[in-house]
Amino acid sequence: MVILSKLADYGVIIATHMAAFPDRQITAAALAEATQLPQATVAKLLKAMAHAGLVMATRGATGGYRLARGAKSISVAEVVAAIDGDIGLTQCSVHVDECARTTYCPTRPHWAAINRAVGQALAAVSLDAMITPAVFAPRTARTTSPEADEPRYSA
Amino acid sequence: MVILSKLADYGVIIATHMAAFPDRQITAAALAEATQLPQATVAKLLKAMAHAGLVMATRGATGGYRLARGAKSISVAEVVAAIDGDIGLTQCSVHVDECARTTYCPTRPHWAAINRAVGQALAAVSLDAMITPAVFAPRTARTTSPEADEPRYSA
DNA sequence: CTATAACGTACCAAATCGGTCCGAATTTGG
DNA sequence: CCAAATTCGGACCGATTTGGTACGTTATAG
Repeated sequence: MVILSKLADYGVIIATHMAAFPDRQITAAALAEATQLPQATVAKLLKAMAHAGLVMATRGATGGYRLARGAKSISVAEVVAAIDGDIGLTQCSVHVDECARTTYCPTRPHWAAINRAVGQALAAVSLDAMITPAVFAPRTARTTSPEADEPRYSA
Repeated sequence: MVILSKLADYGVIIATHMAAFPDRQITAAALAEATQLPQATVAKLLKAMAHAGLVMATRGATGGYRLARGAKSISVAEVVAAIDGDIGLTQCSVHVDECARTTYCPTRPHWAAINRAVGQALAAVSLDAMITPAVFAPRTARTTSPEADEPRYSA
């Protein structure tokens, strides 16, 4: 399964590109050209990010977009949330009726804990960090499960 | 955005229910009844889990399903992976062509790091842990961001 | 006043997801 | 040995969501 939607992925790419060239205003069209993404989609994403206060927009001729804050103070989580909405693991509130009756569903707090961990994983990385070359987090890779590096999709 | 698909959520519910009554064989129909989920869907999920080796199936009359291993040695990540496929954040290999040319896309290792963190968050919780009442992980909640506890969906 | 560029909304197409069904294989019980 | 029960493994379809587009409006620069 893929966690981030394609749009969110695009959003991070766009934001990262802007972070790479700070204090330079760039139009949606130019950004689409630079990232090789469909122009209309880029405009849509920029709009969403502007709505979330991540980027500043200047209208009219010679207008364009710019990061609203420094690249260090914008996290990947914010970009994703601006596009896909807030991050949540499950919508387990759907079937609580009977499930709650039989076992009282004690899983809820655990879901919340996992949720928090995921959110922090995304919040821990800033746009600035995304454009720094390598870093290579040491010995976090688990040799027992080969799927960690290369994402695979539901067969 | 919701990370886990509804199916994966169901799968965890089913697996958790089986973990609550270990070494008792149960048919797909009975499981559907107990969890109040559509019967055909439960059968499908059980099938997927059996394929992944998480549950053992016994055919024929008086057949049914049973956890293949102890509830402590099965993680939520495994259940999710059995249903939704392996967990990956992005499919960023789609647009690498031009993106790689302009900035060499140094974001990849960072994605991998985030990916690993998410995977571990899911792998850290076993089915056994899911059925233990509360635990309440202490002071992990961030008071600054109110979205952490209650999952919200894309508006 | 005109050209440019963001804004907002509405809209369409397509892919994926959630869910159903049916036939085949297998085991228990009579 | 036969019949009922139950999983297995496909194919299959409908509907929600997602990805992407288009158009008209607003605002700024020259």
